[in-house]
Amino acid sequence: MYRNEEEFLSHYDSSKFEKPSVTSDVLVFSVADEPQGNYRKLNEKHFAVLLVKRTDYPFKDKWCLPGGFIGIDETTNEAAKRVLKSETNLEDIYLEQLYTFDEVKRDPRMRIISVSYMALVDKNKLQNKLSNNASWFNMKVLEDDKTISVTLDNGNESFSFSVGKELREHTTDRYEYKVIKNENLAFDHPLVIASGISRLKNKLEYTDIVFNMMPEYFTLGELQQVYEVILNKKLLDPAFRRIISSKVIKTDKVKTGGGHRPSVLFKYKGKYEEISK
Amino acid sequence: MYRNEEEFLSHYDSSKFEKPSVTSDVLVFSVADEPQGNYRKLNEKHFAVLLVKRTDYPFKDKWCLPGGFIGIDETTNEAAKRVLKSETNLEDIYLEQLYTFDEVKRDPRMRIISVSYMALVDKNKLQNKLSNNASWFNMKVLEDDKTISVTLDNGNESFSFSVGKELREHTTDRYEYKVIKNENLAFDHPLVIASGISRLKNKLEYTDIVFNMMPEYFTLGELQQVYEVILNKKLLDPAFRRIISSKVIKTDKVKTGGGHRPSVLFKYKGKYEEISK
DNA sequence: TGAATAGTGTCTGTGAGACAATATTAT
DNA sequence: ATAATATTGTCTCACAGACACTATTCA
Repeated sequence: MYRNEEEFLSHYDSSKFEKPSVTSDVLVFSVADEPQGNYRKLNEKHFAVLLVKRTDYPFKDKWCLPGGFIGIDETTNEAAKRVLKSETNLEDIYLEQLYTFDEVKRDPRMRIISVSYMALVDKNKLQNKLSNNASWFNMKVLEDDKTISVTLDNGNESFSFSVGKELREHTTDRYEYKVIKNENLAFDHPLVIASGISRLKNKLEYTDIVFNMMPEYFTLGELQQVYEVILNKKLLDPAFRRIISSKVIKTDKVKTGGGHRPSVLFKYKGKYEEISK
Repeated sequence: MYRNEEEFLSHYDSSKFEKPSVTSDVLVFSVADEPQGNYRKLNEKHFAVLLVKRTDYPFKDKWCLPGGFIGIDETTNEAAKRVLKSETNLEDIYLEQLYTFDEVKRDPRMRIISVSYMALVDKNKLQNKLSNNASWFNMKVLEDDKTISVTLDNGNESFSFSVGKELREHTTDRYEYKVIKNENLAFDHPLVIASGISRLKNKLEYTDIVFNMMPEYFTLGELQQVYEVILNKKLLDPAFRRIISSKVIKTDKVKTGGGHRPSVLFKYKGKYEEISK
C-alpha cells in the first residue's frame, strides 16, 4: 500500500486494463422550409436530420451521424462541438447529451462506446456551409405503441428504418430500442435517431428548446408548424397560442406578402427577461 | 484503400489511439422505513442512497457510489448489474442509464469516463445482504432555483454537499451541474447524486417507477409517503388518491394494528393488466 | 375515550379542447 | 371577390387544489 495519494498516483499503471474506444456522435435536427406552388400557402416544413456518407470501411457508402473518436484531453461534449463545427460550420448551438450506446458488437472493428448528443439548429443560419459529404434528410416518422418507423429522404435517396420499443420488466429504459429494419444506416444509428426523436418530442412539451430551431423573429403560425411537424399532429390554433404566449413576446414587426392577413412577428422571451431584470 | 469490409477489418489497428478508461457507476436509491416511538404513528420514511467507503487511493476513506471498470466484453449496463449484485445481492431490479460524466480531470489517475446508472430498490427485500463497506445514507434534500443541497446521514457519519445548476445559454443540459461544496464524496459523485435526484423527481410524476421501490402489497398512505419524501413536500390526500387510483388495484387484504382505522392494501396494476389480457 | 390515520364528498377555479366568428391581405 | 391565413371569443368539460367530513381502530 502507498502512504498517500501522491505516491499512489505516481505508481498507477493506466495500461493494465484493455480499454474500449470512445466516440462522440451528434444527432443534428432541424426543421426545413420548403416553398411550394400556391403563392398564398405557407411554406411546408419538414423535420430533418443531418447525415454523412461514410467514405471508409466499415459501412462504406452507408449514411451515419457525424461523429468521431474523442481526444484523450477532450470531453465528449467538446468533441461533439468540434464535429458540429466541421460539418455545419455552426457554433454556439444547442447541444445536449442524449444517451450512451455501448452494445459490445455495435462496431465490427472493436469495442466502441458512443456517447451521443442531440443538437438543434436553425437551418436558415447555415448557407452552403455543409461539408460536402453531408446531407440533410427529411424525415417522416410513424410511431405507435411498439414501433417507430422513419422514412428518410434527401431528394436523391430515400430509405427507411424501424425500431421496436420493447419494455423489459425491471430494466425499463426508454432508449433501449431494438433495430427491426435497417439497410442504409451505419452502426446502431437507427437507435440513436429514434431515441433522439423521442427525446425531442418529450422536451418540446415541457421546455423551451424549440426556440433553438427558430430564427430571431418568427410568426406564431411558423412556430406552430414546427411543433406540428415534430409532434406529427395538428394542433388547435387557439390552444397553441394560449400555451405559447407566456414564452414569447410580440414585436411591432409584421410579416406581409402572403396573400392573406399579415402576421405579427414574435421573439423568444427567454433572453429578453434576463436583460430586463 | 481496402477492397472490402473484411479486408479492412483484418488490417485495422485498434491500438492507434490513446483511449480513456470507462467505468459504470450505480446510484442506488431506496426509501427507508424508520419506526419511531408512538405506536399510533406511521413509520417515518427517508429517501436513501447507497454509498461505499473507498479503501484505496485515490480518495481513500471517502464515500463513493458503487461502481467499477467495465470489462472489454461487457456493456455498461451489465457492469452496473454486476456491481449491484455484488454490493446488495439484489438482481432483477430497476436500472436505467442516467448520464455519462466525462470531465477530463474528474479522476486524478487518468482519463476516466463514467457511465452512471440509477437503480431503485425496495430496501425491505435485502436483509443483511449489504457488502461490509457499503452503507445506506438518509438524504435531506434542499432545492431552489440555483442550488441543490444534500445532507447525508448513515447514523455514524453526517455530511453535506451542494451543487449549483447553472444554465449556459446554448448548451443547456439539465445535468451540467457544478460542485459548490463537497468534502466527503469521491470524484464528481455529488454531480451524479444531484442528477439522479433530479431525474427521479421528474420521472416520479410521469412514469410508474415508484413501484420499483415498493413491496408487492402496500397501503396508499405508504405510497403517498414515498412520493412525499422524494418530492420533499406534503401532498393532499384526496388529490393523491385520485391520481394514483388508475395505477393501482385494491386487494381484499388490509393492514391492521396501528391504533387507527385499518388500511386497504393495494398492488401495482402494471403486471396485473398483462395477465388479465 | 381519544389520538391517529383511512377514506370520501364536494366546491371552486384553471386551463385545455372544440368550434365559431372576425380580420386582413395579394391576386 | 376569393382563397388563405391570422387572431380572438367563448362554451364546455375534466381535473387539481382545498377543505370539510365521516370511518375505524387500539392502548
